[in-house]
Amino acid sequence: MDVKTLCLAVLSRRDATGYEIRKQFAEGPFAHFQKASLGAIYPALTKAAEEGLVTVTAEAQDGRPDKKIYSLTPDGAAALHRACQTEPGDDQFRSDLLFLIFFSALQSPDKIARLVDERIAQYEASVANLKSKAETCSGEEPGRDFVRGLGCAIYQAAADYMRQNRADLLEQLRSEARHAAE
Amino acid sequence: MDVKTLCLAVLSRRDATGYEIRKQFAEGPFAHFQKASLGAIYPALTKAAEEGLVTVTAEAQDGRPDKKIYSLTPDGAAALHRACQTEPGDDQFRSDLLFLIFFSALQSPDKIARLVDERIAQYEASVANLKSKAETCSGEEPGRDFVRGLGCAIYQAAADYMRQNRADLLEQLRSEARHAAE
DNA sequence: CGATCAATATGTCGGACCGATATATGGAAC
DNA sequence: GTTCCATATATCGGTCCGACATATTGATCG
Repeated sequence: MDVKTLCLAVLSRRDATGYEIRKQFAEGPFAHFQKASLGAIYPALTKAAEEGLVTVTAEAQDGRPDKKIYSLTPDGAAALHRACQTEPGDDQFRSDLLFLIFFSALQSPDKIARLVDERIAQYEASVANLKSKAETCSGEEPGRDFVRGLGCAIYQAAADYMRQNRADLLEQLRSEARHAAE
Repeated sequence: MDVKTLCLAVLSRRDATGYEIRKQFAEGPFAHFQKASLGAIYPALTKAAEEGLVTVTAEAQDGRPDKKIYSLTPDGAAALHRACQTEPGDDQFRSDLLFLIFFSALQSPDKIARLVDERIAQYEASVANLKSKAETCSGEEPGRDFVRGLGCAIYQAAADYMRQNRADLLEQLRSEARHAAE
């Protein structure tokens, strides 16, 4: 999904500024399965406005730059609808941590231990975050619960696996290090 | 992790051509947590050769272009080691399918059903694939089992969740569609 | 038996995107 | 009182993907 379509999708739920759109990808409901940076969002919104997919309303602010509030037009809604007809690509999982663990011979076991512990904490925080959101806003739009639940299940599985196999991994790394030292 | 570092890492395990490196990211042991395209790998290898991080050996072939076999130099090994000292970034999960489900009001429930079924099959195939590899090549290098196991756990959790919540999601979508039709 | 397709193997190129940076200010923290 | 964070816009260098170009062999298929 390109950033322009992502922006149209966010605007289909409510009007927003570029800054607010980015926040929805950084912390909001999309954070767990899509991302977009400001450096991509602002040009995408400008282009979408040129194409008549969105309208802009400038709101004066003292000191700060004007707030530009974007709204979806009927043309924009149609473009979003069209983009959603294409077949979705594969899900992508990327992890620099797993890369480091794969090449853990190049690391000190203590560093790996710290990194794994930190990642477990991160994943468990994400689970807690999603669960709290599930309580406050369950059942509004169809699909939202499913999406949130899947994120939760994946994070929980990752945290559980790391917790259960942490000791084994470290034991292997330390015995390998002893082996190399001899 | 940039593509140059990724290439050095692959070459630290064994000599390879650019084409073979890509295959390791498409099907090989790295496929589940890192990717790199040919359009990035070839320039990265050329640049790495210029910097003395790898050496090239051209092997003549009839008809086809020469096979260029790359090998890691001591300088390249040092560069890889240095790159591995940086703190890893967050794990990234991206899913166009979840995006479509989030905006499933724009879709026919039947299409969502098909897409979910296909994705379950894909995840279960990945689990089977990883499990078969775990049997044939377990315990060679420390960390490899851990990485494979985590991939397996995540894919299994995603497949299980989708299987268990598929009916609920579809029920919600169909009742919403009926509601809109009235 | 020709046709089309996948795999092998290199490489270029346009366009998309990220991350850093610039600019400007109010409020909170310490 | 200074440092840091949040708000809010925008640009830009560099990186990377996906598509294309090129060339050949072997397989599948009607």
